[in-house]
Amino acid sequence: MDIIIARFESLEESKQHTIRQAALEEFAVQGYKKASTNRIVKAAGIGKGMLFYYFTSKQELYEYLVKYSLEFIESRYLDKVDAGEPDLIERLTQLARLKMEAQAENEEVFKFSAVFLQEGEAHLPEELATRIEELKQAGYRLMYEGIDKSRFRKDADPDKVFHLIRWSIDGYQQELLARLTGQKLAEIDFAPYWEEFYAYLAILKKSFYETEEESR
Amino acid sequence: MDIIIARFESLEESKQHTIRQAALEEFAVQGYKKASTNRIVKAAGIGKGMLFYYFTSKQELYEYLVKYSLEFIESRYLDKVDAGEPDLIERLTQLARLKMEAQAENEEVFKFSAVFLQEGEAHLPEELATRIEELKQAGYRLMYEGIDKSRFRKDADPDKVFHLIRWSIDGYQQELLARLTGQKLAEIDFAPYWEEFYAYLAILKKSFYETEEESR
DNA sequence: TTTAATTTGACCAGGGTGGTCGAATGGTGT
DNA sequence: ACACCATTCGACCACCCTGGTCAAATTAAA
Repeated sequence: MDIIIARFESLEESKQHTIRQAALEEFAVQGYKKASTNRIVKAAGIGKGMLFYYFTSKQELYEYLVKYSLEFIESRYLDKVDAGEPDLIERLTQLARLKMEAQAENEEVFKFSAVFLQEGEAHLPEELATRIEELKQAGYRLMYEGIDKSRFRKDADPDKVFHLIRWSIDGYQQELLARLTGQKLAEIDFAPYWEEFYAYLAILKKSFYETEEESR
Repeated sequence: MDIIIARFESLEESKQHTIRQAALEEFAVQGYKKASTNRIVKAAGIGKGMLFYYFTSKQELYEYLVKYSLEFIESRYLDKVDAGEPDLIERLTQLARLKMEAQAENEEVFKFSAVFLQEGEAHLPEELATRIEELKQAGYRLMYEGIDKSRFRKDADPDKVFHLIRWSIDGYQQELLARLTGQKLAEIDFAPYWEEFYAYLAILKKSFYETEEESR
């Protein structure tokens, strides 16, 4: 469609990648308004003019990145989730694992998405706004829909147990991410962390699920 | 000591308060570098000149706010905690309640403290830097020290149970705060939320503590 | 060689920055 | 009435950074 943006898309992939990552990071850290095109071109190692040769304006660059991120998150993360899994812990484990993998593949996309997902800093064209809304809802459904709460212990409100399990797993993820700041996700061997994670899950099952022996 | 800052401190409290809150909020949302003295004076309803009549520079203003926040958090929050309470849930409940109360008293201080606690945006004089470090450690101790982990169920690693309980309670707090965004904390009736909170705690106790009947 | 597609960075007007300062105001003591 | 000093203001300063432009240089294609 646009003649201008087509110029960018016909670049060799590695160059596209460099520019995209520089821009993603800048917008992720600074938000739309405070992001600086000067810093982007410097980080990307291109002249100022090129950015406006590839994109007509800062706004168009931003919209391109939103579109790119939406497609990335959908194809590399959400589409891979098995929404048929009825067991909460199984489901959350899957979500955690797939998210980790996608994040290791492109960390900046996720940092950037955190920005545009909850802050309407730049008013986007309607089409993008609705796609963002759809992504939010898809994420919500993957987390909340089709979970079999009858597996939880019967002497407690299943909705509350549901939340407690979710918060626990979120808590582990957050703390792990905090422990790992500064390192490149892609270069980390996650095996020992998964082991630790599964130990936590075992406790959660023992504590919050109906025990099998109980049927005795 | 400083003649200049004494001018500020001899202002009537309500005026100090207005200026302080305006500055706290600006630094909280923008960080040191991007915070604008122009916006501060506009929000505080004073002329530009006055800010530099009370404080010699932006830096000195920032340091004053750090000092003020440290004292606030210590006296209105940390000092009130009973560090002798050995029961984890009791202790965390206490921390949650006292923090809520202090936060309702001055929300901006806590938002601002989140900024200076983990980002050394402005290099502070050594004295302040160490006081910040002490505050961090005091908070850490209140959360981790002197907890009786023998109350947890015996068939699971007590350190892991400890973390799971902490993450659960943090999770509830975070979600509550998210649910309440936009409202003035001071104007909220927290009674129903505390009730809900205690329902969660009951489940945590049932699930993670050694049951009394077990001694039968 | 001619023509067209890339690439650059100096440059632009506009806006925001922390900080200054001369002037105006108000209060106090005499 | 006067002088004196603390307080208050906002126009103003020099500087920096902004998104975006463009003439000129370079490279590629014809």
